[in-house]
Amino acid sequence: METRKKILEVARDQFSRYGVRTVTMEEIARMVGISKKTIYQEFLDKKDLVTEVFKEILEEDRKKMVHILEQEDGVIDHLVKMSQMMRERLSSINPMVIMEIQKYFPEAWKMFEEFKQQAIKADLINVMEKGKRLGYFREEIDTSILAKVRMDQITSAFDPANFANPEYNFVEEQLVLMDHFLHGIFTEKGRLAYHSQKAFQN
DNA sequence: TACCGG
DNA sequence: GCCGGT
Repeated sequence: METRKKILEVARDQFSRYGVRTVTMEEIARMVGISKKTIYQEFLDKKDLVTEVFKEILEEDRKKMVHILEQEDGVIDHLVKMSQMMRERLSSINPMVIMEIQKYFPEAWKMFEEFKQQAIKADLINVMEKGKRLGYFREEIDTSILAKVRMDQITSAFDPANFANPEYNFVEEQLVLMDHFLHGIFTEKGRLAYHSQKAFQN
């Protein structure tokens, strides 16, 4: 396999297990079976490596989102699946890693912010417009504003302030928020479709 | 692998 | 003293 790929693979695995700061460039080099010099031939510095690993993860999520959108013509199903995907992503990453990246690798974090803005918000606007046309969501809702509100709800789980609180259960909070958000935009048809689907899933 | 500097 | 970078 390509050296660059191996480095990214090992780095990603180590970073998500132990954090970005505790894993050294030397450890990564040793695990790949190369010298540090080879890493620095592929990556400018550690910051660059972290950014590239993060970029890979975001690209996977973006592909998943496109896949869900292509696969599902059910608007409600789509929103539920998106929420599921975000929860899975969150529970797969050590919260410490998220905090470290925000603090010590702001460039990588900026990428995530842009990803939120573009991919997630655009997807939400699309799905809400579709839901309007199909009569699941009320005609008068402002999809642009609500897409931002919903995006902020989804990404609130990434706020380091939340991790400090041991009482905080982001999975439960995400489920409650999604339910509340949907009931704010549903028509009666949408509400009934949602509840029959929920009953079907359980 | 040894080394410097933050 | 550790670790990124040379």
